[in-house]
Amino acid sequence: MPERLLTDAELEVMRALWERGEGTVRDVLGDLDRDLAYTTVSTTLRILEGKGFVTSRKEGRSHVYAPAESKPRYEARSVNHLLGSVFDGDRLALVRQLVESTPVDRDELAALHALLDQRLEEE
Amino acid sequence: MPERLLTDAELEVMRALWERGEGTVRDVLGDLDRDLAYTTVSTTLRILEGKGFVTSRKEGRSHVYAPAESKPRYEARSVNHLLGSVFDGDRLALVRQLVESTPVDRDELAALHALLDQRLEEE
DNA sequence: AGATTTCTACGAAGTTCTTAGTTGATCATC
DNA sequence: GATGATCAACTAAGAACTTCGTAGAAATCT
Repeated sequence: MPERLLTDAELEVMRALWERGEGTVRDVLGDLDRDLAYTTVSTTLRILEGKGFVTSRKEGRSHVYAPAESKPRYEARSVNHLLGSVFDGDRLALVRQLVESTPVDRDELAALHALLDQRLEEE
Repeated sequence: MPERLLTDAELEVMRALWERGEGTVRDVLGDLDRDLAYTTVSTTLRILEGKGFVTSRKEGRSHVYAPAESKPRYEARSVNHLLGSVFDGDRLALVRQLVESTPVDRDELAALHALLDQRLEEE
């Protein structure tokens, strides 16, 4: 598992892979919103493999790539990185910005509240 | 106010500026943990000014730099960027990773819970 | 078999980021 | 008034990132 975080272009590709589970260059290319050259996606996947974000297996002539790190794991790493680098480890400040900087509907607030309820009751 | 987010080196400098309110190159240099050359900090501050993250006023021979964007504002922007780019806008998933990927003591959980309580009661 | 397609690997060009040296101006000191 | 310190501006070098073209191998088609 890698230590570093994904760059912008890498993240786009990883999102496609997480979504579909695994896929070839052609598959990922089709999933992306942007119109990139085949070789761009191919290069990015090879770079991701070098960095340890994906694994690959050969299938016939082409390669099938799969995430080496699950999306939730990456989510955890990225949010913890933000927590440390911007919020000084202050989770309360982070959640406050998350729910106060943008309108959040009542259901979502209630769901967050319930999550913490449950977390508090676990003993 | 800028649209983009801070790079790593820029963030270090901004953290120092947010902490002290304003300061010269020499001030920021003294605040940083790492040992950088004077000119490195000077260049970074000039870049930050070009990007709109700081303003400067001339005081005698030197410049006094101040944040153009408050820390909370930047916090909001950075967490919302993460929310969109990694979590697909799913705040619940974000908070879940925040409190489940790392041990969080009871007091902090309770404080988060209380924050949402308060938020829910505001009508 | 020869031509076309399709894939990987390599390389390269343009951009941004990080760090710091050099230059020239300004200020203080002897 | 010459010398040394300090500052801003410019320049530059190296790394990382993004994008894609080219070359060559492998498969497919006619």
